[in-house]
Amino acid sequence: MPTLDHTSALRGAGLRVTAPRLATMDVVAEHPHGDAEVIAQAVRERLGTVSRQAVYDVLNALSDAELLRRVSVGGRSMQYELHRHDNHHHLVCRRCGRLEDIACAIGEAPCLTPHDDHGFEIELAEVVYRGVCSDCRASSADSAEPLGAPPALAALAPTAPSAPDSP
Amino acid sequence: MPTLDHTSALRGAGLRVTAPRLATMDVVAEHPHGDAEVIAQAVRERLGTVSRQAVYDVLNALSDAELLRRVSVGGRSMQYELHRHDNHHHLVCRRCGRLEDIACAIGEAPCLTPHDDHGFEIELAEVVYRGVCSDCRASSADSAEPLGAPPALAALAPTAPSAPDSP
DNA sequence: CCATCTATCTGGACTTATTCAAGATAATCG
DNA sequence: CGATTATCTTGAATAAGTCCAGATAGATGG
Repeated sequence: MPTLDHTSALRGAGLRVTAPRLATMDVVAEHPHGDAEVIAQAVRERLGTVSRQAVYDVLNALSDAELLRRVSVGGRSMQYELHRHDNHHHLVCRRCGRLEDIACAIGEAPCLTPHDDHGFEIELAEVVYRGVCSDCRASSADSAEPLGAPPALAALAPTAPSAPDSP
Repeated sequence: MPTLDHTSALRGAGLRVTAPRLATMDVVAEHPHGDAEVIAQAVRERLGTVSRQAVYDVLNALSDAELLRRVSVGGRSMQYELHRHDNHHHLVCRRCGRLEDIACAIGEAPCLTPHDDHGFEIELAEVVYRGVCSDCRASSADSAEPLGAPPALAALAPTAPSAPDSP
């Protein structure tokens, strides 16, 4: 029951401890990478009625306090995960939109030294790996659209190098 | 006058050559990384009245034909650039939202071999470098919000490691 | 050059994601 | 306990993008 952890985390961040906030942190801890809508649904299942505005407000407050981290991999909506201050990267399935955490590839900051930084002071590099997850590959042998895939993510994939459908 | 190039590019892609399309390609060529709204404005400056739907339709058609590439770096809207099939990456200023192209850092695919691919078949890695551009650094010495910065982009920056203001 | 066919545009309503505004509620401090 | 003030509620607004039905205009064939 990690609710007590969340209580102290909120207190430590100087935020008030309220039921919607605790429920939100629980939900994000249990279902990482949900968007505001999904989180709102899950929070309502625990607390009854929670307004959309309250959910957004909580998500923004917790993100500002760096208790949550906003993730945006190209879809219309943002997704949330517990902030672990480890600057990990993300793996996105272009079929089902599944999003997984992934450790940085080479050492600590593989991509922090581009050829030409254009005068920018670079602070961090975010890497998004795009591909097809094992589930989708397994079920893609015959069917083209097996899951309720967010169409936006498919539209984002710039160039698919290999043929997605087998002969 | 690159309009003729665009004409042949459209013809080569099997698309009809229309004024909105030519204007859109001109606009994107001259102002890379504009969003649909900006592009629509610029197109209207050239052609008079062009509907929102026409702009989206053109952008989608040209993106599908791989004459344009959609870029999404975390803001609400998508941005467009000419498709050069080079899989370059992007540099985003968290102050003003400026977006610049950047060549891949190390060799060809520095980040394509993560520690654990979670069973994914990884097709490509997109890298977004976040930082502060030279203009914003120059003007940030005293003022905190110097430019009309898109607030969404600032909200995206997960963790600012070093102090943004100089000593 | 004209007819025709179909890809493209127009205008308006609609969806989704997120935010704004004003007032009610309740968490924390003294 | 009472005051303060952050936080929630309701309801409407904004922004980005899409859908639909119908009008228009490229690209051929004759």
